[in-house]
Amino acid sequence: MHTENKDEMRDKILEAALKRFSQFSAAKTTMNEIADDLHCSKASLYYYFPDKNGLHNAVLAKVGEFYFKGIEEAVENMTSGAEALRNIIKHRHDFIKKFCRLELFKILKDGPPAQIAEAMMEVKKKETALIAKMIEKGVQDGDFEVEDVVQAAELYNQALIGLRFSVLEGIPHLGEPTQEEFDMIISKQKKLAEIFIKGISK
Amino acid sequence: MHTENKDEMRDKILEAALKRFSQFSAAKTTMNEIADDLHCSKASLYYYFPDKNGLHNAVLAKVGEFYFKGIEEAVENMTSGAEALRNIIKHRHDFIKKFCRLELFKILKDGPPAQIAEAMMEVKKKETALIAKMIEKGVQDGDFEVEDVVQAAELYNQALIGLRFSVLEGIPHLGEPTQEEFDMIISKQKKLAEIFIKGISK
DNA sequence: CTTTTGACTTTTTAAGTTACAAAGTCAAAA
DNA sequence: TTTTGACTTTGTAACTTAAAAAGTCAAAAG
Repeated sequence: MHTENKDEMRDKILEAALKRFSQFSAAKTTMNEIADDLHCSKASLYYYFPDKNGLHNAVLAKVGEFYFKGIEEAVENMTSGAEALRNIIKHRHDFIKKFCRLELFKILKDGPPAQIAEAMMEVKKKETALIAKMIEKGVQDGDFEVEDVVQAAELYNQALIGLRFSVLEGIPHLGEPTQEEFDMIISKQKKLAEIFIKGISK
Repeated sequence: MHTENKDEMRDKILEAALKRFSQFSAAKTTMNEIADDLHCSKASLYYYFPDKNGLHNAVLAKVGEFYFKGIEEAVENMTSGAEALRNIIKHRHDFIKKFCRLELFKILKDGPPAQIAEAMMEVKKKETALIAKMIEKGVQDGDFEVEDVVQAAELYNQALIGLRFSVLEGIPHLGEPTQEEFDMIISKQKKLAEIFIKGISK
């Protein structure tokens, strides 16, 4: 393997790791496999990343960035608060479908490795802040009436996310939800979003 | 151990099992312990129940009955749909706090043992039906405006339950939530309930 | 005839072991 | 500065096994 500079090699590794991780999960991917994909030695990977966890974190960070770019765009091109709130559902769903094997939520369930737990807190805050901007827009347009905008944003987010768990409750979910289950969740989320939007409307 | 009749003995066993199960969980309770509590032999337990699972199910059924009795009462004494919907939160919380060690939700996560899965479906339907009655009341009083009452009831239920998961997400929950976490959940559920109620109001 | 039981067998589970695979290191080479 | 093959260390999945708990039953008790 030969690249022009250090950063490029780092990106190549990140790319290869993302491919493996999102197809088979990080747990089922060995450092040797990633090295083989890149036609380089395993030791090289350790020259760019401190350990497997560090690589995993870097992949997660990259993907997270991609996620937020999408929402940020949506916030900028917002025509109305309600519309923006609706759009989140599809955007998030597309994201989850693409990267669900990255063990984003599995990591949380087991025991958040402190390092990631902190990052997750940041992510949540950031996401809530973006949703708050959408609600704020609605308030300024005179559409919405909300006491605490940030609180409402957090609640909107958690209510939608929560449906993912409660809708699947009782169904033995071996790994990822099926397409059918995904559709069920989205449908419910859309309905809840409409009621929520009406609930905070003037 | 001596009792007047068969049913009484069955009840004694159920009572003893509930005590153990709700203090230590069913998994950490042995049939011998229950027998010792009752000063009878383990074999006696098997005279009244086919196996440990059967006993566990019977305990769950008894507790479930208790749960529904409370909601049914609430439905009967309903002054308004909105009020009834609000009351569910407290009622359910009291119930969970009391019986959270009965592995009600743990059972679902692992793999529903078919037998219980079916019963759970029934329970959900029954609960949804009761909530639907509350919403129906609101519709008939001219307070609510809802397309599909049953669907709205299901959504209300799942949205509230879902908050229990999403609010705790990222927090390493070793066993049961703490009091603080419980309070957080209830607070969020109440806020969501208000928005939901406003969202289906005329 | 119904209910209870002690003594028994079978099944589950937790602890300990081991062997292999994967993680991680490093001195030397490119 | 970057890469690598050969190496050591660590983690994990597959067996083994001994204790504990589940579950059975023929006989006893009322």
